[in-house]
Amino acid sequence: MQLLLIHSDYIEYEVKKSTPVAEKIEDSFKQGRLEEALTAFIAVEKIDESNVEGAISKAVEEIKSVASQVKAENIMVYPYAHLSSDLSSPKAGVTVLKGIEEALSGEFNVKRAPFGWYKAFKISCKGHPLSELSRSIVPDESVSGSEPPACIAPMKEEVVSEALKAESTAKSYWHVLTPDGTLHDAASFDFTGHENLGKFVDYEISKKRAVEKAPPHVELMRRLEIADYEPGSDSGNMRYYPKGRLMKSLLENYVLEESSKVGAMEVETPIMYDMNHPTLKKYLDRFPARQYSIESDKRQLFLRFAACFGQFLMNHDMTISYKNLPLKMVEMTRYSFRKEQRGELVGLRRLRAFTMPDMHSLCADMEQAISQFEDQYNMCISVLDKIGIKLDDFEVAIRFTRDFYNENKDFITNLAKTVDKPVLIEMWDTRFFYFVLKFEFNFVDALAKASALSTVQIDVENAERYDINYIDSNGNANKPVILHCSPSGAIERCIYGLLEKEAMKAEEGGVPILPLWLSPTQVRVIPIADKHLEYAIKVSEQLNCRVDIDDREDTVGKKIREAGREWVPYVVVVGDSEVESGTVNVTIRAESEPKKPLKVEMTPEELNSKISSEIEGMPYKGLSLAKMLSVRPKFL
RNA sequence: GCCUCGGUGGCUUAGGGGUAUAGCGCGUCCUUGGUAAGGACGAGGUCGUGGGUUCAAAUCCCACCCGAGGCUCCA
Repeated sequence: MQLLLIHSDYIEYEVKKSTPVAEKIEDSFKQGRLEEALTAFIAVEKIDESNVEGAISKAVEEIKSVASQVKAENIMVYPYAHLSSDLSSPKAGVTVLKGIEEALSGEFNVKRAPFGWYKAFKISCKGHPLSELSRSIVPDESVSGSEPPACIAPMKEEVVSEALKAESTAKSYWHVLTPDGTLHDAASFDFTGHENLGKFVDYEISKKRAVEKAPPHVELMRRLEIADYEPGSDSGNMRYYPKGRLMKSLLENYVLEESSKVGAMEVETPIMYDMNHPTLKKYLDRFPARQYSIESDKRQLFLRFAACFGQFLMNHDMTISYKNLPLKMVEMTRYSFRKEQRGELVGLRRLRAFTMPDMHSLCADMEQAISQFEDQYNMCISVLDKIGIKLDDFEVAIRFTRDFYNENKDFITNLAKTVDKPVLIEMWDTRFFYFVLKFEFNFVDALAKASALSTVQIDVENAERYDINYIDSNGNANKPVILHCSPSGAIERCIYGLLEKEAMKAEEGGVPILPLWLSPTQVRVIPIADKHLEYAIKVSEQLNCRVDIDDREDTVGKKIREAGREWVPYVVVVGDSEVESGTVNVTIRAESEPKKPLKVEMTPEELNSKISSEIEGMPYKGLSLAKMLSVRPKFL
């Protein structure tokens, strides 16, 4: 059945002429009008005849749901054959329409327009977004209505271009793959011992949401002076305070360094592109309209939502030999823009402007691509680990086409073996997107919402679209297979993950802390009295890290408390006895428990080497704020 | 776009027809300190904007703007 629902100021009709299939009607039925009505234009189709009752109840359910959303009390049931080219018999049509009318009339004021007549009608559509909706309804196969298997759910991604719409009957097959290589049905898998994966699968398949409050990182990002909403911009465009900028900068540098280690060349490409560029236009057609667009002079431009455009356009112009493969380029896109739905924007979890490391690898063939995929899979695990998001903190999703799986079963199984835990599998019968295989690492937050961090995809489409070629050993031009990789996922989302993780830890009675290399202040020195300030400065100069000094006019107790609220990993208190002995008294946050700080007496040299060994190999930057707390402004 | 909630000194907020709380922060002073908030005093607000009702509106009503959450939609 096809439904077209229009929320209207009024609808009125008048019969003109009967058709051969016209129902017999009374004169009073020959015209009708309803104010403030939801009009349901309905075409009953052949398929509805297999289960008339089911078709009616589904349609009624749809109409009721829309009516309650738009708060309509009047409903016009209007037969409209032109919505379908596969109509049911007139008899079934009338039965269904009458059935719908009857089922609705309990709760609503319902009118039905006569079936089988040519009618003149006038309608005034309200024009708000919910005022025009179309629905296709297919009744369950039998009257008993066996439920479809729970593991078959509609596709998650939105597919909007005309070409793809035709394939929208496609299904996702959900499974859980265990490290032993067994593919379980996701619906019946026992998640005992893998509760986090259970939450993730639940989130992915059923889209269940039980969220009624802001996630905990929102308060933390503000209290720690990392980031904040910026009312002067569009939603999802944040401001970052010095501490947040420092953290982002370190994360960005780290991911770039790791990319460089695997041979990626860092490049920079524009953030806006011509919407009518022939190649880009085709690409845009395959994506939902989630980009910002801007008009400049007479041109329509859009803001990039990834670095693909710039890098592919660059690849197109390059001369590439098979000897250069795999050829890797990386860009830290500050920013990538996506005009996400308003309700999806919360804190740092999902933004409209975000920093995305985007690496692309051109590979000679599928074999090389698969080998690279595996390397990058491992790289992503290691990158997240160093950032502070461990294997236990995320869940793996692997998505592919059935063909790809059948040809590469061992390879896929190995991916599950590598992480040594069950992973979520989404499989499609045919390929809809540009990739045949992808994985993501998904962080599940304190409110059981999942969001993707690292990802790698094998792209078999864009080399063709962008006309990217390499010359093989025979001198012939070939299309490479392209890998898309974001080793960490969005930088802001990594911060979100860390904050959510620590919030969960605090909830369970732990002491929240950031990884030392990311802590805006690594050591805070607190002099007991003014006369100890000189010694405090001397100590700070012996430490080769981000060390600040709380020289404000406050009590020691209060300064300690504030250092704790800022999650400072090492708090050093110096007074007479330390000056005397030349030592420092260090509170080590990472080894403390609530109300039970771990305090250790050591020399500045010992503290320095302890810290150096902990942050070895990670990027370093100096303080992003004044060393002396007395001259620091407050941001909040 | 729709629904819900909200907008009161820099921040968080109480109140609610008679121009207004409190805490933090900020400033000055006292205190020169030993591990989760020392004390006193002070400055700072036309209560989001515009209209309406009223002798009187921050408070009630209407419209609008902005924010948060939810819903929904999108070639």
